[in-house]
Amino acid sequence: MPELPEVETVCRTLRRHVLGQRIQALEVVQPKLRWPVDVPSLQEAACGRTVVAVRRRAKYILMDLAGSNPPVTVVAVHLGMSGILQVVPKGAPRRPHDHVVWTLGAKQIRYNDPRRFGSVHSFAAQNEAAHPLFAHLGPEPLDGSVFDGAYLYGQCRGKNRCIKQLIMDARVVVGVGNIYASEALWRSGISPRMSARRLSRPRAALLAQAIVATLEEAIEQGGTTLRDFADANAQAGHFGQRLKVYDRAAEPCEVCETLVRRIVQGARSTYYCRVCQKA
DNA sequence: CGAACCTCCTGCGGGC
DNA sequence: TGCCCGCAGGAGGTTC
Repeated sequence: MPELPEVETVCRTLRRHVLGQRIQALEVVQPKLRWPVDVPSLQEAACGRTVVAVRRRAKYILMDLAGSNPPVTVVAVHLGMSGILQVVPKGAPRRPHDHVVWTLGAKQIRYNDPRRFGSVHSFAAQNEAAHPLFAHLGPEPLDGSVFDGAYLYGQCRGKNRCIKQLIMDARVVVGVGNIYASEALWRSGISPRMSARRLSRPRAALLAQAIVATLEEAIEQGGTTLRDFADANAQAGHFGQRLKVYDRAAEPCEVCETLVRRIVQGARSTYYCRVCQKA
């Protein structure tokens, strides 16, 4: 499942392939995604325009497209659970679950998503901040000017909910998905079941650092082990990264050998070490 | 404010 | 071995 590091890697690969290229055509094979694709809007926002930037906000991949009226439009792609963006030669055989296809010269960008939990939106760049998808989003975890121990501690004040659910709340901080939430909590020695309001200032700082370090390491691994994530021969996966607790129920904790435990919080699996992680 | 549940969908794993 | 059932999961939404 694409989490922030995977999305960042896709972004970087996409940037390499399509920056400066002009979009000639758009084909929507399957408009029924997480939200129905607005085909006319997407058409107008993309066709005849030039890719001037590829960015990431939370887990959205954003392509800035220059043209006239409006001068810049944005295409926002969310990969959901099983989505992938591939850059392939125009003539490459179509695969099952290729839902949206952009043609740029001899290349195509193809949005492929078996489960269709992802989405494709478009809007004028000037409307981005106010767009319903983005208006409520918290800071980027890798934006050190906002997200740090003091910020996280502030967000925890008076919150009577488990710390794991708090760090997965996009209003608090974006891009911390189920996998990295478990990993960062293990790394900082904090129980996922702990109430946010009881987290001390120093431990909030530890957790913030752990979130940043876990994501940065994963991005680095994504860049080295799966550089071609968005290329024709892409393989989705966990980037070969060695996860410490996630999906390792009943396996020994690498620090203390206690068997990793799986619990369910907010209908999602949480993995942790009862000995290393304390409330 | 927060918990619980719903919705979208398909691949895959467990059970038989 | 093969088939079928049920679950997982990002994220916005609703209800209590």
